[in-house]
Amino acid sequence: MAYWLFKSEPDTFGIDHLRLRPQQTEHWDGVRNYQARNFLRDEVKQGDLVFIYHSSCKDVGIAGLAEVSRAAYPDHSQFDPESKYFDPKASPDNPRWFMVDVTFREKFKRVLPLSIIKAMPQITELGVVKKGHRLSIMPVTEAEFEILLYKARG
DNA sequence: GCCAACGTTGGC
DNA sequence: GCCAACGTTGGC
Repeated sequence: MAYWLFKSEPDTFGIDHLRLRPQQTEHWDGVRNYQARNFLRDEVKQGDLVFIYHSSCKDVGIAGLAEVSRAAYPDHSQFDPESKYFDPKASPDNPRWFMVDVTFREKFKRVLPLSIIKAMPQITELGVVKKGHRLSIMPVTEAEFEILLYKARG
């Protein structure tokens, strides 16, 4: 099993949106970065655990936990000319972008703030503590995952 | 809103 | 394949 951090903007889609979805499940579409796409397509597996990270908002940090309930399949928004994620170079028999399904597991009582994460001496590999890291899908080591989960649960 | 740190595009 | 220009991300 592997561990991940997915970024989202909670004004658009955050941990509460996921919690309130039917089956508490949603497809994680709109990833349009090749490195993040490769993680989604090749490495994110059913059963993996995912931190939901809130960015570009008042309380930046890790807001909750989800589980991958379906591994990668083509992101249908790339075929939809009405979608802002439309990609004219993609076609159903040659999809370029992928998504997974995630299911709500837990909302932390408080967001674990980025400032706290950065101040944790054990957290050195996580992308969000590194300078200029902009990936929206990033791996988390097992050791760092456990420490962050413990801290996030208070 | 600013701006650093990226990623992408396209002319050559 | 190089690289300048441009666009985007995301913390602050």
